[in-house]
Amino acid sequence: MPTDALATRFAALSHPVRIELLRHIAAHKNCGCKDVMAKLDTRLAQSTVSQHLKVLVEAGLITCTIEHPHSRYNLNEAALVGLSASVNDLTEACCPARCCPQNPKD
Amino acid sequence: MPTDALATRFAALSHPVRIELLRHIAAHKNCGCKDVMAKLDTRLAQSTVSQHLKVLVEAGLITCTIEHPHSRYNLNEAALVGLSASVNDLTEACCPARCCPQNPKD
DNA sequence: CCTTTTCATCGTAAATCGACGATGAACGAT
DNA sequence: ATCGTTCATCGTCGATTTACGATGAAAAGG
Repeated sequence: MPTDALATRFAALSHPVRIELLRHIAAHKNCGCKDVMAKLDTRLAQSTVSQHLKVLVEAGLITCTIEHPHSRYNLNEAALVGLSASVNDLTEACCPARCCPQNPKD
Repeated sequence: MPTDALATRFAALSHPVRIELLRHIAAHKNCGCKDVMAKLDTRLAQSTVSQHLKVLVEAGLITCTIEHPHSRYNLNEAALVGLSASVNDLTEACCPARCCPQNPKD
């Protein structure tokens, strides 16, 4: 995954409200904007929630299918699994010890 | 992990430069600000790199130990493993199907 | 003491984000 | 045709982020 796309996904997760939205969507399939708005502990305007959902959709973390008069949001599980793996990869990336400046050259 | 702390960690990862920094720190233990600055593809001022490193430290993703005249940065592997797990948890959180509005009530 | 190296902090300017209310689109129901 | 519901989009404003150069601290070496 290219670095910029990765950054976009993390940016989508970088707001507490969006994390809550994601959790709710994970737990409740096919929920709509109004459903999810009602469950938030911090009360926000509908337009604000819609914006947050849009950020999550554009980052590819959730999907939206319109089903009038509702928008049905669902988790993109593959994206989240991939993201989790990308984070995990960072912990296994160390090169052989001698290439690290244990004894700096300066 | 509380939602706000989680958001802070994701925010630290939400910038491409910081992802690159993290990757380099993961691959090269004990590197300093100047080391890591030289490896970036986008050339940035030293003060800017120092700021980015500070964000990563404050999010708990890396550690900094001063060893004059260097600052030695290292990965906080536990934090990254935990973060990876937090992302993964989202994909396993679905409630029983009947609680989801497959057939919306209104 | 003076210099050098490495790095952090400060102030600032441009850009982006987060929240809101207002508005309007889409479509089912009356 | 007119509502009523759900939702997205727009414009705006304050707050935050990102980048920079300038400055200064800390210690080692001359």
